[in-house]
Amino acid sequence: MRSASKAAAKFPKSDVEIQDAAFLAGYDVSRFERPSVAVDVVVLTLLDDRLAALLIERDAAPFRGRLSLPGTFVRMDESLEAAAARVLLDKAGLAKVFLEQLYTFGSPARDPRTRVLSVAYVALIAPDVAAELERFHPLEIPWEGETGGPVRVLDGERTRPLAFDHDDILGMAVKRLRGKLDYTPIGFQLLPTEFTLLMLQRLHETVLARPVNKDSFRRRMLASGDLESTGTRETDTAHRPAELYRFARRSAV
Amino acid sequence: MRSASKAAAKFPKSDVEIQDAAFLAGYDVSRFERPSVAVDVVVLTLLDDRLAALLIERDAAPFRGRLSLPGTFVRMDESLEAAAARVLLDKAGLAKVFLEQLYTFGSPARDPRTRVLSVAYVALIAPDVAAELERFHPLEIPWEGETGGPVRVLDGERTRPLAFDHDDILGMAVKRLRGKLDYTPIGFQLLPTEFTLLMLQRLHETVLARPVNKDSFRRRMLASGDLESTGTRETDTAHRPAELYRFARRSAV
DNA sequence: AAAATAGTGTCTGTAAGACAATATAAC
DNA sequence: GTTATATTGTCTTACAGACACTATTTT
Repeated sequence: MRSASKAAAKFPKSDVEIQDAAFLAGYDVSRFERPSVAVDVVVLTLLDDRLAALLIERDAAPFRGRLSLPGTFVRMDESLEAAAARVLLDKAGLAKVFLEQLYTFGSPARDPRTRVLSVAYVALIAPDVAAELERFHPLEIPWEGETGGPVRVLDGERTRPLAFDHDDILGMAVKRLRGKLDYTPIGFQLLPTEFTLLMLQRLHETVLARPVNKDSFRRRMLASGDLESTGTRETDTAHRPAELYRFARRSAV
Repeated sequence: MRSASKAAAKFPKSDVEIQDAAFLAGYDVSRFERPSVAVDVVVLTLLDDRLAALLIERDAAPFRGRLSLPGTFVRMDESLEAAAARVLLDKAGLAKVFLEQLYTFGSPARDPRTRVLSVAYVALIAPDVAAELERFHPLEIPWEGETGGPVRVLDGERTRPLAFDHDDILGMAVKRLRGKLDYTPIGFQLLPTEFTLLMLQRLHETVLARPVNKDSFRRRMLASGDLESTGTRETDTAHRPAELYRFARRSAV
């Protein structure tokens, strides 16, 4: 037998254990002060060969006039993912889109008023869907690969500061997207239903911020099993039209 | 110009916006009900060529007698990471170990008493450090690759049920570790300061739960730049002693 | 010497990068 | 026909897997 109860004696009873003991004994939990919990959603799309995010201008202090991520407080009876879906529906009219938890930001000072944790989510939107919305702002990513770090938001020629730590949250979202692009089918969420291999390549180049080899990219994608030929081709091109593909949700193996 | 303010009119004012408006105007946030926020830490190590986790037997309802992850409530003035570090220090006497945020679990029913969010962290401990502690339990992972899913905890021959959704949290931790093992130096955190190539290989095989090719593994590791030769060798082996290496923290490039 | 693992050298297959050649649309 | 991109084919290079062989320690 390896489990033990004697190890507890090794360390003096700490705050943690006292606090736990109170909780476990069924004492009133509410006497502990609790932080507010928000869900913020990074809605990403492609806009003119750039990554762009849905951002909302704040109309009250703090950070009045700055751009911020759409978010909400979590209700007591809804899951975090449900709260994120609610944000998407209420603030962008979007339903059934790719949605994934990103990271939880909990610096005590991230909100100047009171302690607010933010559970961040990433949503990915195809450009044809995003085009019907507005409030998308192109991003400028001042780092390479998966170095990570905050991201700048462009408004025409200038960059605009963001509210709270939302530039860090955006940076984390881009980092996550870059990291997953090569070995998951996540990229297809940023394309319309039917697309050409060149569109898929441009998407990868935009997200990774580096050129990719056309030949091997093509071979790799066709061999991946993620693509399904539609049998149709582009129209109205000024050159030979490319074949249109669709994302093939792989069946369970 | 692409940014817009008219899009807001597209959707009726929703709960989200009303709630936000109240918040942004500086109204008393405290009138919204808030969930409790806990931090739970998955402390992983290697034990007899198995992954093992530090687990504590609960001595009160609910789930009295079940094993659970060490955790605590987040204090109002500490960051999430600080809370996780505090758990490590108080419950295991560990400081300065690898610690990374994993995922936030927020199902409304995950705690039968009241709404408790859990921000989960993963900590990795070298086996020589873990050997001085106790309460480590070997894990049985009933899925392959990065499929994911809950994990079973062994106690001798039997499996023991866990409290709350802690089996899911453990599963997520193993999935994360497997996913990062191949392309980050995360694995070295599970080895003593000096180790042989075979130990490193066994570690990979244990975490990935599949054999790895010795020749190419060896070549890949030596070429990675992550290893630094110590010039010393094993002692007291019943065979040719292997060279000892140490993890070389790569300097910034 | 026997046993056991460490470590080296070589061959083969696969996949990526590079480049050339051909195909097909609009104009 | 010209222009521009699509698509196919081939060559080279890098690396993983497989296998054979040599090295070094304890017993």
